[in-house]
Amino acid sequence: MSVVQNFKSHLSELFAQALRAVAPEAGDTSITIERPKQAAHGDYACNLAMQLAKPMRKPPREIANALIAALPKTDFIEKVEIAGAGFINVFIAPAAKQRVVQGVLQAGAGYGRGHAGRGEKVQVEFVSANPTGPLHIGHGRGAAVGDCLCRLLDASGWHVTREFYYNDAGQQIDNLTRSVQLRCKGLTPESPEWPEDGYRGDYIIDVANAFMAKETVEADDQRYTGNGDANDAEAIRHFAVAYLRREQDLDLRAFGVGFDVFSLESALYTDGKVEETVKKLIASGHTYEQDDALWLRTTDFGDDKDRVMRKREGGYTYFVPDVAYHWDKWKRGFTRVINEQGADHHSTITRVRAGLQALDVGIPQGWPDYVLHQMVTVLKNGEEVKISKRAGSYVTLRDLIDEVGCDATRYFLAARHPDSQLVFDIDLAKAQSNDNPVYYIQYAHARIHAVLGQWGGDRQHLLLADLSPLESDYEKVLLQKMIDFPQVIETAAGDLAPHQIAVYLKDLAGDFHSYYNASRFLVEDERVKLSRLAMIAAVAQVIKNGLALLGVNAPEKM
RNA sequence: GCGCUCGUAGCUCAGCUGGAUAGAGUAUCGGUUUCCGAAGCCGAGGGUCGUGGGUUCGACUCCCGCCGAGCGCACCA
Repeated sequence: MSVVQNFKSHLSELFAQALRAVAPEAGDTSITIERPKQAAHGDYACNLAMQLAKPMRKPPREIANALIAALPKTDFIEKVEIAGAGFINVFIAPAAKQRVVQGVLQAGAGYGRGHAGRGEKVQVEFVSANPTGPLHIGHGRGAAVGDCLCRLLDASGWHVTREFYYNDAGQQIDNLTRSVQLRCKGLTPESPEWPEDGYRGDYIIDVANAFMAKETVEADDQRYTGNGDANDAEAIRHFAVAYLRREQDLDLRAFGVGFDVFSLESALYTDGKVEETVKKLIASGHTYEQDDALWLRTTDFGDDKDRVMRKREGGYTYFVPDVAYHWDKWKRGFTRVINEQGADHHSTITRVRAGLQALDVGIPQGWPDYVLHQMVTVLKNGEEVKISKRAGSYVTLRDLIDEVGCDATRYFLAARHPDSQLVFDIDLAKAQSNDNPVYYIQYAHARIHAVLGQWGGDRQHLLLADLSPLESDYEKVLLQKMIDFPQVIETAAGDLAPHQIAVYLKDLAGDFHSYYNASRFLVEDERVKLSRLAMIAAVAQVIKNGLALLGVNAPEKM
């Protein structure tokens, strides 16, 4: 029996050969191999005959017969059938499917990994919250989706750099500084002197107290000591930024999320990158002066109106450092960049891309990629919790992790298509009931380890198990499900859609639970016993690998 | 008004990039344990895939119109 791990791509190749033999003139027809929904339709299906019916002006079933006759012989195919309007249904030989068990057990944590990325660099920028307050549930979705994307891309053979960008110098930081300073002087938001756009959350008091106590704060990317001088706005600004960055780092760490690089907006100015960008844009001829302001003709690149670069009063608009930042990413050698951000920022996409095109430095159109997640609605006690950052009334990521747990929070936030709005029902998620799909998956994993523990044998023996007894319908389903896993990773990474992993895991866990209830494992017949134990050990491994892609634990007991 | 995203079972959501009879969970109802973990399993009911056209062998999927929801439309970030 030949060793074929990827039936889908292998079949695609075989049908391509058949196509060249039957219809050489249609050699460029794309070949799609799909998994039929019904078992009666085989393990894989090909619709090539129907695609060729029109150009060849022949009935699809006739073409299908010719294709099958021309299909190279191979021992992993058990039989091939024509069905329906002209589908070619392929049935894989049981022995070929059974091999996946050994494949999984041998590869272990590496099972499912692919090489689509060919080791190339990709940068994923996500969260990128400004240090003006704790992370809220919206950032949490960004963190979960972004982190899972990184794990998926890594599993697909990309060399991933995780980056966090923040603004440490703009208007919002000025507001923050003023708010902390007023708190240092003992004023409260109730006082008439409190600015309209000041920050009112209680955490501002903590920052002020720490500053007055001359504490030293250490974030992942910086460290600063307060000097206790309530009149030193510059010191307060540095301290507040470092303090809130540290708080965010603690939350992110509790969420299992880390970064390789932190980038500051202020550095783009001090390094001269903003100036360089402006000069380049002027030199490329896409700017003009009007009403004492400098404009970029973004309408040349698909924007619906031109954008101001330098304001009448002198400063640059925010999108200039944005362009400078992304140009810098390009210069750092990231031919692929993915920005994960909230959909409320979608209007910046056109502008940033237009600015990059206007630079005229060879950046391709449509660079960089974006993954936008829609808003999260929070439900508590059956009512929607309104988010108001300045008033300080909102659900923090820390609250969620404490109440719901890291695993369930990650799963809930990553298990939905990013394009869909997400309703996060806190009472439901923290109920720890069977409503919670993450427990359903983890339970399958724990159950398997309970059985393996009772067996108590050496797991290495399972590698050598004779797998031929695995031919029940339950077992066929599980074998095929595990065979699908590498393909699921590749598709999810290609679509930048981590939720596909969550969906797959739920299905896999369900298939296992059905199998478990219909079967016994610790049976008398040694050959049958070892084959079944090898099978479920492999299932446990795939569940573990899949959960790892979501950053969720796979406990052996719960 | 313009742009982006969404609309699938009572509720929360999938739907493999155009395939065969649209699927899970939950909720409701009915079964299931002297036996490896019942946080489980088996079954039933529940649908005009928002709506009207179009494209073709074939549409939840692609195109156009309309209805509805969210988010954006600054010389704010």
